[in-house]
Amino acid sequence: MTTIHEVARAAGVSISTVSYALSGKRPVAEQTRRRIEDAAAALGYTPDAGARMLAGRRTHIFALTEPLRADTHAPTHMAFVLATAVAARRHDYDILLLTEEQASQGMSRVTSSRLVDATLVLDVAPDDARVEIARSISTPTVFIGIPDDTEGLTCVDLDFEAAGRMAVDRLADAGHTAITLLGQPVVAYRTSNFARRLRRGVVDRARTRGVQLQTTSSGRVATEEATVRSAVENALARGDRAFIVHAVDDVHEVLLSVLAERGLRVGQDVSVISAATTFDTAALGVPIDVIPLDPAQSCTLAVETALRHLEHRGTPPEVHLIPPVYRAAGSVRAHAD
Amino acid sequence: MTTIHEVARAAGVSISTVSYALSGKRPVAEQTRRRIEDAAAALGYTPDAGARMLAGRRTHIFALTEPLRADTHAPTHMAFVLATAVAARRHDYDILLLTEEQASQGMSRVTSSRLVDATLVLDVAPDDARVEIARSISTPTVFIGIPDDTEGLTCVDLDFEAAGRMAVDRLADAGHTAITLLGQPVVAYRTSNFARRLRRGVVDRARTRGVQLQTTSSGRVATEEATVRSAVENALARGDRAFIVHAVDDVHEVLLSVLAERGLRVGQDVSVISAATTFDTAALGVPIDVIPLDPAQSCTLAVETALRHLEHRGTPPEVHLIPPVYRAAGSVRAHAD
DNA sequence: TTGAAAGCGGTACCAT
DNA sequence: ATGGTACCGCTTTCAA
Repeated sequence: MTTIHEVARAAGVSISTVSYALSGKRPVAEQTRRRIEDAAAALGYTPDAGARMLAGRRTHIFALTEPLRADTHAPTHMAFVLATAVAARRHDYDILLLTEEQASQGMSRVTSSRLVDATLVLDVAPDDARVEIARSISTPTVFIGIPDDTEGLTCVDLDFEAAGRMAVDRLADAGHTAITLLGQPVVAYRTSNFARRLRRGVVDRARTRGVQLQTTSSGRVATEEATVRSAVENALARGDRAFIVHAVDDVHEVLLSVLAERGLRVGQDVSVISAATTFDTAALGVPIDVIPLDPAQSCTLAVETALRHLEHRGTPPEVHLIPPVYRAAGSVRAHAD
Repeated sequence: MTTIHEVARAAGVSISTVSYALSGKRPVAEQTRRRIEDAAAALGYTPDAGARMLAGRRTHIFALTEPLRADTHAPTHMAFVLATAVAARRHDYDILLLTEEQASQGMSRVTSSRLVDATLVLDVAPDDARVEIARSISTPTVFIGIPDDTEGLTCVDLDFEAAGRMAVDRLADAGHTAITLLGQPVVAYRTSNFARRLRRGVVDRARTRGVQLQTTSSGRVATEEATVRSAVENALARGDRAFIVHAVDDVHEVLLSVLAERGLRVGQDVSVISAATTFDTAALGVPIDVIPLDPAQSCTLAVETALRHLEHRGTPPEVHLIPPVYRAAGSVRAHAD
């Protein structure tokens, strides 16, 4: 292992100069800096992580807690984990994984041993056990998702309510008077908060706009094709010609195939909006208007928020709701008078 | 933050005694030890991770590299990540996540900075880029999966070939003379090694036993219901009454529903074996004989292997293939003469 | 059975 | 612009 001392000797300078040259925290003569960089490269020098953690103020590690509940949608979850890791690396941070029981109890362990600088919380439940732990620890914690009681917490998430309202507005503007919300599995409305928030936005705005609304689930714990199919068929039988889909790709596929079977054209006979969507709707074949839920955006914001709180330790807690955007693709019919 | 000095002062002993009492690396008088433990508990002492990494020989962190390719089956992958984390924690280790480009380049970074003690490799490709990195670094690396060239590498995995042979044997023993292998998506035979190995075992043993074999895929990149359905229908048309399924749960469901439509009873009219399966087949409704691929077993073994190599740095590389086991559930018919 | 002290490899202050 | 050095908090000899 190469140490800073060997680099210093090779470059003919003191170790403090090496440290400053490499960290850039103090100006170093151009020529000296080059000598040091060359020596470091030649010797294959990499600063020792433990020594840096001990001497410095930062560990350059974030904890990422994920309970990995059975009803977690794996592909979506993976997208968030990946996005977090990528965002962290951009700021020279690594991700330490805390799963299952470790997700809560591990939070205390890794923060009090100063293994991590801050904690990012994924897969947030309404009454999440990690909320009280977050309040009890001194290092910053950022929730990617919104628990019921956000008192004293810092949270980051898409504004699902606004997304729900936005979807209703678009359909109402297009002249639709009866809308069906193809929602999440039943269990999601108990274990998650985002499902409720989107539904709340849809329900509220539907009332305001005076449109009829039918809300349905896509299954008990996961997508059930028969459930989705009959929900769609009932909607069509009622005369609904507008769908807001807040669900995984499978549900979209079932909806589109039922519509195709009936010879109903999306964007003309029927309007469809996919709300808070993480997957690539291009794979569906039919272009669909979408209000995306972008893991990269949420996770980048979460990482930057954590860093900001690390920088200024007094920063007050904040709940940051990301405004939804609408990506039109022609799946909502033009206004019918 | 409480340090070892404060604990020492509170207990009226030296810091070395505290260290030894807490680590158990040197006998400490029963009564002294109690005093120290009480003091540590009262003060809420947690050893500083950075200091431990620097002074000690161990970081107590494993790197887990996962490329997260687009064709990775998310639920299966998550099961492996979880199993690894759980196994690691049992030995007081944490998991540092390396994803995407970081999966390879990060390996060098975290090992040369001594952030981690060893590296665990998930989602191994036949010509995995991480193979050459593993050879170039000095800390132990354990592959959970088998690349094409295992020269100098330590790998752990289910013996897929043996699993394939085992499945054929069972069906041949039951008197079947024509078997269909419902395999992985096409892409898996290019990007993974386990798919090939299972197929090889099946093909070889089918030849040896003199049974006819038809191998099929379940789709291009993922499960395609139509593809599976027609594969099953063709098999039945040919007269095949024996299926080996090496695929995700969806494929099993399609198979079982086609059989049900035809009024064919599993275990009587038709035999089915699920090979190298990670999901819970109980959810399928019909009891199915299964040769499980247990993430917990593979990952536990991987962690223990890493620790062993850490303990005895000279340990020669080893490829450990886990012998498959057969769990009968009555889905293979009794011998028909 | 216990203690003293020399590191581990950096960071950052205080000098020069 | 650079160097000397006092830590950071713990592990582990070496002594007693």
